[in-house]
Amino acid sequence: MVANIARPKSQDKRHAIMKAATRVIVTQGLSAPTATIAHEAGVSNGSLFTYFQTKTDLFNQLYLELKSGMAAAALEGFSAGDDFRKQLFHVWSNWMDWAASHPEKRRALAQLGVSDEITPATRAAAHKTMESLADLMEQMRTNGPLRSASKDFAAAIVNSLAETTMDFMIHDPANAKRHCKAGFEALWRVVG
Amino acid sequence: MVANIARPKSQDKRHAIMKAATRVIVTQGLSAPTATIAHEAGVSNGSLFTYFQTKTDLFNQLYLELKSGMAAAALEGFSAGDDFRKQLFHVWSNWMDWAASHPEKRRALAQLGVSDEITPATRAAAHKTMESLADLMEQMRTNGPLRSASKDFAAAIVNSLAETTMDFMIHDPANAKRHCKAGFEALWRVVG
Amino acid sequence: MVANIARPKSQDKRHAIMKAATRVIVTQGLSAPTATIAHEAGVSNGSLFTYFQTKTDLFNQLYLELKSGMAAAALEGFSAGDDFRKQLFHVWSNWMDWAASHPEKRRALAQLGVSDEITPATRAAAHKTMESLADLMEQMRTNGPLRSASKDFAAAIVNSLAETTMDFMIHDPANAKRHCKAGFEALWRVVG
Amino acid sequence: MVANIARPKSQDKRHAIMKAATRVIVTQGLSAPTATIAHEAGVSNGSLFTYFQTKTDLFNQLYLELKSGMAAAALEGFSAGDDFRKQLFHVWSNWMDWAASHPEKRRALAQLGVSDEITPATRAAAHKTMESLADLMEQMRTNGPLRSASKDFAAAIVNSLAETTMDFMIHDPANAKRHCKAGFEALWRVVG
DNA sequence: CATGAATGAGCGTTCATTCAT
DNA sequence: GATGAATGAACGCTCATTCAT
Repeated sequence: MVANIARPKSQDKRHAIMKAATRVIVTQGLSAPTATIAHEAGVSNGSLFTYFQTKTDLFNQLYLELKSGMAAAALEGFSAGDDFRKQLFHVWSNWMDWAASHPEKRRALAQLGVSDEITPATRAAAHKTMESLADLMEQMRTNGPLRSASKDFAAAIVNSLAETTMDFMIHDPANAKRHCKAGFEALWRVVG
Repeated sequence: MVANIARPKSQDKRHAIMKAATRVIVTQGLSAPTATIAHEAGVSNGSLFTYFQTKTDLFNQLYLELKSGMAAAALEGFSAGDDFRKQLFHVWSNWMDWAASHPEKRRALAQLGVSDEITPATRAAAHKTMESLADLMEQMRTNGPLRSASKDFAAAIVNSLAETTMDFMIHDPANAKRHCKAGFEALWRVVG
Repeated sequence: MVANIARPKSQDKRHAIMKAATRVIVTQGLSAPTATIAHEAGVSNGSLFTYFQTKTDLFNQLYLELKSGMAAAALEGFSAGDDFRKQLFHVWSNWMDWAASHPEKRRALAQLGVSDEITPATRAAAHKTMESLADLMEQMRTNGPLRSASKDFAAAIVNSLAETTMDFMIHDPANAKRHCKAGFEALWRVVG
Repeated sequence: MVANIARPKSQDKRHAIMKAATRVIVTQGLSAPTATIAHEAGVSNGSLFTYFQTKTDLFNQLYLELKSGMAAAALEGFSAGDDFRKQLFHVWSNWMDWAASHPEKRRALAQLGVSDEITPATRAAAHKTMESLADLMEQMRTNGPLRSASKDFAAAIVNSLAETTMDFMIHDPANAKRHCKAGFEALWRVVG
């Protein structure tokens, strides 16, 4: 029994705030009032601040959560046995699927990513969650045309191809599949 | 009437404000006060609004100017006669040189590009200034691996490769040349 | 029922809160959050309000307690037999000693005294606890130079001399004794 | 001609804010909203901050102005020739008159004086404006019963007698004159 | 009765924009 | 046109108090 704990901080509420923030950032941008986020989360104005010390804090935690969620989605069902192209395509598909099925998360992530509110520490932590993904790329880079570039550079190129592909999948869902494939082709040409 | 006093003329002032805005956006972000921009431009805060109706207006004009400046720089000295790879490399080099020698403009452009203050109209106009550049890509796409993708998609891919390369050139100037080349190799693989 | 667990009893808690309030008022002023006071008292913020209905209530009770404590200290060991000067000096010494050995109480009292949160009723009650002290003064006033002033006025004068003396004793402890004597001399001149 | 100065910062407005602050502090205390002060001064919310950087700043400047105003009032018409008692009484009268005719200023001053928003620097500056007054006391102290006390201590005693006397004059205006005289008698006994 | 999360009114300050000079 | 004071809506955050546990 956990006595003497009055109304423990509810993970549900925390989550509701994060979800609301995601939604609100997409529609109103990063300058959206915290009050709007709180309201959207069905929570009082002040409560937001019992879950997140500051607005910046909320944004940093959200960024980290979205990014690691994305990384986890990309790597789901990954099996090391397959040949490289297959492995890479699996991950790429996962990644694109995540973007296509969570367009809000992706747009919020995009906005947060360019904000100067996100601290270097948060960025570093987020980077780490994508490590395994980066490792996969790394294996390929060393044998591919980018072999003379740095690891970070290769990863950034891959990332930018992914982002661009996602943009097109989201803005033009009818041709999502085609964009996904074209993006992969480009990826494969560059890194494979 | 006290005309003809030696003080900067309108166009100079307009330009001073734009230059100041570029600088200030880099250091303080898009939420920097207009008063700061005005001050940095050596102009009263009220005067800023005789040259730009609103802050958003200033940002849109600045975005357009920076973008078209970038496009012009990329196409400078372009000669249609050469073979494709040479043509492409010439443009690519110009482009990267511009980024390397105007890091502030580029960073401001990056910030403006993701802002939701920039209207679709402005984006379209900016897009148009890069038309010739896109046309060049277009010629190549139709014969290259992206032949089954849309023109816009190909252009976006090229753009994202360029942006990524610029980032690395700016953050790691010591290896700027190497990044430039590696970026071009990736580009050539994708579109060439 | 889980009675009789070894935890501090109510009066202890009440007292802890008052002590904490004294300390916190000195360091943070009257606008210090109740949460801070509660924390400092080792009590939950909610509990503070089971002992005191409102923050104002806490402050009023604290004021009263500090003031009456001060009065009691001043009158300790008072013997009616001695001659006036001796009696007065005894009380004065006690009073000054209390201030010197409880500087926090005194400073908190000073802050509370000027606050408009302290109600007239509280002030009146506090006044009453100093009645015996006032009576002592009264005896003297009627024979001294203030004989034509009102009782309250004389008491206020005495009080202000005491406060001033205390200030100097606290801020300049090295010369505490000298200040104490000088203060008494002034007092004696005025009322003796 | 003072061209190019658009709507210069008006001393009237600054003064109106200070006057309003004085009034509002008396009725609502130091925690009164700046908006109330601004409103009372017939000025917009934001304007208050073009005249005073922060609320604290306003309070510090007000404290200084009130204190120096009081000192100036006390010394008005002072002639060095008269004998000490006469000189002292003249100053004392002025002082008490000031308090009696500006009860709001005095009460505001009292509140500000105990606030921890007033910086040591401000206090020091305020102290300086009362220097001449202190000098006058000093002349007397050296020959009177406080001769063995420090200059500051003597000044503080005098001040506290004055404050107490003022309190009574303000709260009991019918007997103002009597209180004034009684206060002076006490002062003379202590320092004369 | 203890706890600490929930609430929401309230406040100091900022800043785009206007307008008197 | 140029200037910079004036305006007031808006926002992030605090905190006394309440109340579910």
